[in-house]
Amino acid sequence: MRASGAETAATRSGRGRRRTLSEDEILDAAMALLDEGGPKAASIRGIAAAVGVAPNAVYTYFPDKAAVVRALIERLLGEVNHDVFADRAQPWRLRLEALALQLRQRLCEHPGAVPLMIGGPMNGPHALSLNERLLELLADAGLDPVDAARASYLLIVYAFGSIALQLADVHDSGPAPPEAERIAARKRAFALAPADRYPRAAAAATTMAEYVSTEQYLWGLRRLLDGITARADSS
Amino acid sequence: MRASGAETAATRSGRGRRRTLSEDEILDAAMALLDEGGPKAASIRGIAAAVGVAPNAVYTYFPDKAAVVRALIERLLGEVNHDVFADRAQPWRLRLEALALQLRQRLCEHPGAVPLMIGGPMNGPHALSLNERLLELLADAGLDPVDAARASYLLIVYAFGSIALQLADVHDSGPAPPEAERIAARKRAFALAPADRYPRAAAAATTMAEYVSTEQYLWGLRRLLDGITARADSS
DNA sequence: GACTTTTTCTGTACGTCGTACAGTATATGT
DNA sequence: ACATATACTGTACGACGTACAGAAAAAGTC
Repeated sequence: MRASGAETAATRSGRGRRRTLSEDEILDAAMALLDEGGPKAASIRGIAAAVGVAPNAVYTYFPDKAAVVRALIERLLGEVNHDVFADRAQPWRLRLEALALQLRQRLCEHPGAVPLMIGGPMNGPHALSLNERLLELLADAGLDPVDAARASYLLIVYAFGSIALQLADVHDSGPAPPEAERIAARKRAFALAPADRYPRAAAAATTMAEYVSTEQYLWGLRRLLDGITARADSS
Repeated sequence: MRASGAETAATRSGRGRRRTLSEDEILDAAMALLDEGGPKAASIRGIAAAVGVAPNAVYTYFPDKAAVVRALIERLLGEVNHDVFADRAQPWRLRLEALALQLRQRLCEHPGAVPLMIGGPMNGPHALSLNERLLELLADAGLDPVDAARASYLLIVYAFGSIALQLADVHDSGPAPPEAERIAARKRAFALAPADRYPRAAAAATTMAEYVSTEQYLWGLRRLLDGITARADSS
């Protein structure tokens, strides 16, 4: 079902006991736990219990927990569809937006993955490939990719994850904080303004996707691109 | 030395044994551990050892670890100087930049605090006060603060922390990863491009402040504000 | 078939974490 | 002197990541 096989391809010499699992089964379980219980729930012991093996059996598939996390993020990044923004015939602004939306999509689907991404560098092939694409894209746009443009773009794409995370309230929670309290926390989290002053902010933020909506996200990105374009035109 | 007294003002009825510490001493130790060893080093047991008490003695001052973390972040945010950007006589762009630079400054000084901020909602008085200021500021700028402008601004301020964190490599490291490896990790982290293609990116990134420099940071912010301004003028 | 070899699993254990509980030390009130 | 209230220490529990030793299951060799 999945293409990637984590980071080690495995020798598979044919001799020895058969594995009862696959890397992807472990990652599936890890992602499920991550989605419903946050990073704290995605423990080695929890994953092992979910797939029905002893905790240390996981170490047959991954050398340590960090490797599981890396593979998880890699697989997530591997799911982004390159077709849209890789087409160099398209205008660069559209392609940048497409890439940003793809990334946003992944973060929305798995907000619990955000702290994992932030918690360590992403060196996997998919991460690097996406970065290559971004550099190409910025070069096509006539911008110096190593300078500020790339940083700003990443800034805005990335930060959405941070904010989204706060709103989703998945950081460290136990099994399932009562929904009412989660909503209250969400309201406090970034809504910050007294409800009577800015009622729309405090009111209906039920999902992170709603709070920083696709429209808001794209709006900010477009204003940034506006500024970049204007600067590029005038110079 | 410090103004704030964490979150509980303490009853101090006069009766009973005298405390050997203050909340601020604990937070000082926590911050020191955080700065040099990352979030992993800022453990309750580590903090207690640093201030010379038994681990559970900390619970006299803070109800649990989350409270320590919250207080730590609050104190950090309390250090931002409001004078610059609170002056409503100044043009709003300058004020926005001043605020952004203040926040960037805190994140630069304590990169280890970034995952803590991301790991949970920030509800403290200082956090809320800063948000109030931002809302005022955006209102002064004639923007609807609950809409996209605020989100975008926060996005860019916030995300710097995420990127910076990766470059600083403070996430989870043990006592002190050898400097050579830290630099190598930093190069891989976000530099991402083959060194021969974009040599400047892969080369001299020694500190996070250098990698996303103040200039780059401000550049991105200004392009965003350019875009916002242009949109506001034309509508 | 029996036997060796290779790989994957389980059992157990160590050190770490946050923190609950029970006691002890030290201060103020009476 | 004594009760009382507060701050500490000792100890312990459960959960974590994971190292080590063995048992279980497959394949290759005779």
